[in-house]
Amino acid sequence: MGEVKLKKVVLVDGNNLLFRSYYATAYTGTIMRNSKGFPTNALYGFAGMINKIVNEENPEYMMVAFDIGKNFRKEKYDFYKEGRSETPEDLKIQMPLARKLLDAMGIKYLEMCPYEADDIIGTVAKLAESDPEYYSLIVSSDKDLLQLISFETEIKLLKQTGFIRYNNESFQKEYGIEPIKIIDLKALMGDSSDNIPGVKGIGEKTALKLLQEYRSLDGIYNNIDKIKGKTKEKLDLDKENAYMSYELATIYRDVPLNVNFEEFKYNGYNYEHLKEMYEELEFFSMLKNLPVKKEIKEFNIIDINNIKDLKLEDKIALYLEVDDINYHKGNILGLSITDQNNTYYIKNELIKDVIPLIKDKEILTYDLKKVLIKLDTDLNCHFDMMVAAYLVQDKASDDITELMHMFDENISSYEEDKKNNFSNLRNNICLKSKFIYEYADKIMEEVKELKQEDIFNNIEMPLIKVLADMEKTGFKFDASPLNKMKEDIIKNIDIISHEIYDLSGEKFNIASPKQLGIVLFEKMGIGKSKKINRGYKTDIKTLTKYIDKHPIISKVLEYRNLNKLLSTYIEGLPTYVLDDGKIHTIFNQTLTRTGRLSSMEPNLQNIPVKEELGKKIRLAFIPSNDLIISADYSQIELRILAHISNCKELIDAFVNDEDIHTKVAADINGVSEKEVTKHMRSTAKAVIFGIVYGISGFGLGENLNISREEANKFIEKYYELYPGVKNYMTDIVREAYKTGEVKTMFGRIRKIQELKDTNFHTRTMGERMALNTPIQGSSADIMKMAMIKVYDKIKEVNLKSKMILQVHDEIIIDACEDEVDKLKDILKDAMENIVELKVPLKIEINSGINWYDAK
DNA sequence: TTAATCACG
DNA sequence: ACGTACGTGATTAAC
Repeated sequence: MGEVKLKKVVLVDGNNLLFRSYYATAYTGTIMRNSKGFPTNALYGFAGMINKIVNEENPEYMMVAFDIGKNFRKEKYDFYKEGRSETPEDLKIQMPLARKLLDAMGIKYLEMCPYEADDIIGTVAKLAESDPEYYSLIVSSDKDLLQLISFETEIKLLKQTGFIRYNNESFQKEYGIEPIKIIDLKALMGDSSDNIPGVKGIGEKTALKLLQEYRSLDGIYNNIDKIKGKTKEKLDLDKENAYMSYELATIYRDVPLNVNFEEFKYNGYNYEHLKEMYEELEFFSMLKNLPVKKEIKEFNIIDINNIKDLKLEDKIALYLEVDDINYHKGNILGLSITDQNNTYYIKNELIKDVIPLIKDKEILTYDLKKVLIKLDTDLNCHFDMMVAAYLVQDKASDDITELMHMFDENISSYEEDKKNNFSNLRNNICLKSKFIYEYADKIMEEVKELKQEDIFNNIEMPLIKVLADMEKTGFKFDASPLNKMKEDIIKNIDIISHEIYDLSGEKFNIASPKQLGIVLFEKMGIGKSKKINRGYKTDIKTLTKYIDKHPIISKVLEYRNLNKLLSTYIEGLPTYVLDDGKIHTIFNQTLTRTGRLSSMEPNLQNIPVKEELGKKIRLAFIPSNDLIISADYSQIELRILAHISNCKELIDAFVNDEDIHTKVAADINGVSEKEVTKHMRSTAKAVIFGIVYGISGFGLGENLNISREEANKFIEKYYELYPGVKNYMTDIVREAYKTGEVKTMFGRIRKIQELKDTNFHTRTMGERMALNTPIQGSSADIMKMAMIKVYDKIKEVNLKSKMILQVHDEIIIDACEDEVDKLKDILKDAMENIVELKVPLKIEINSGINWYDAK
């Protein structure tokens, strides 16, 4: 390669993009249009691809070339591109708008009659080659353009999905010829899409072989006597066509353009114009992702190269960037700090030295849990903007830039930054800490206005360090019990699949709901199933209905069961074990709409427990101390329902420590508790759960496999017996309609937009949310408070045992043998006495040498 | 990228 | 007449 050129010019084949986009969707028969009926499919794909190119390539210079009017090849050879169907009218009328889009995007385009886009690109690339400052990247799916590859010109060849990037070297490696010989190749093999004849009977394979031997078309004909047999005959016969094809396939590289590369300079889009275009075309998703373009605010960043230069005020905003969303695996990229006067950029080599300087400061940040874990220290922080935003906006992204966009700050998202290898790290993280400093008060005011201050200060903020500690501690994991299961399961899956193939008489992908549906419900004719989007419904409930109809059904269910265990747990979980032999989940504190936590990478809140085989997965979760202790609330949601509905009958039952399901079963059936059968109890349980979720007669019927009428009778009976519950339901829904929101016992708010929807179905869904949220949410609040208390107490009495997991109504402790008694006391006291209700709270404690045994 | 399925409370 | 139980996350197939 010659000297290093610094300025990249991206050259895009505009026609190619438009045609591709058009035909990519047009084949279905219906073309995407805006509400005025104007076709937009080609433009949608075109805009998407241009945006993608800009994001991926970050071009300094960019130009899009189009075909226009007559073209000289056609003038000379009438048959050129003959047989191509006429450009559809629906595509033609989108073409001018592609130019307008580019204008709004701030991207230059060129077109010149009688040349094609290829010729313009070839000419510009040639000019770039002769200028020491520039090199080109051509973007197209048209292989013709490969002839333009050189030491200074690369091609991004678009494929159906993704692309291949060729430079001079990689091209030669793949094709075995120089790029320019693409012309000779076409001269021989022709091109049906452009109606270039080539030599009849010679295809790509023969052509490449000939070229590798004789180097060029001339080389072949100069040595024509050395070639034997049919190939020679064909070459002789079509010599004239070959040379004519050579001419047609050659991109013309001397189009009389007046090019000044500075005209191609890309300076970003015109927000107003582009917004208008997207609105007109109704490209709402693009509109949503269009950051407001404002001038980049000039602000002073002080680079800290020597820690002694860092002099901070007492109150500081701090932002830490990590190179992976999963911060347990990721590495720190950098830290920025903003105080009253300045913003400082601290490279990660210096971060260790910064910690003592900020220990006593009042800290504001975004995602404190991540900061605590990565800096591995405690900090004096009473404001995590992520958590605050969660309380006032229903949800908070783990990407601060989403919040910044709401306040019209112009900054690229974390995802984009990551794609660009954080090339703008210094500027972006400084913008982030500055944003935190400047907007903290504003967000906090909202927290106060919505009366979320108590939840914020007393629950969410103190919980952060608890969760950080739990995540950091992790759950010790030993895969060996799973490896033993694994062989058996794989063997069983194999046996069962063959049984299924035998029973159905064909081999198919059992894991494909589409194929399975066709086999069961069409070919084998086992009953009916509801048609959904892509085929038949084949979930457990549907299949179980036909379990007696054909032995294949139970085999399929068994296959599903084993496959799930295998892929999600047995094979999935070990991939999350880090070097310390532990699994470190991430608790999302700012995601759920009810106030619950969620757990991911991996999700440790859905490890199997209900069935014996699945439960065995828990054998792999072991203590790093001596024992696993599990403490779970008994019926916490029902107790909360009894409390907030003030239902006397339920309250009494809990006060008297009755088995609530048995009690309800007895009441509904009008028998004594002694007479309650297993079946009665499980029906009652389903009714009770259904009530909490706002079920209908239909739903309960489906669930219990009884008629809607019978189900309705159960529900009515329940309401009759527990009028307080019925009243609660009516009241909370009425209140929710009035205020547009519901609250937990502790004041956590959930807005329910669904209640304002015009769609009946959406509104009833809103009603069920209104019903359920105070119950699920209050339970979540109680659990969070209990966790804080347990954590503080363990700290206070200096135990080595660690809280490591929360599963909604359950706390898991990695315990030391000699601390077990103390722990049980702590758990019982903290969890049962954390709040005074009209009913007692009750927990059950179990322990064992692994999670399986702690149940 | 979305839908279907299934694991948990 | 709607369309049918709340809250999550991971995996796989299909688009």
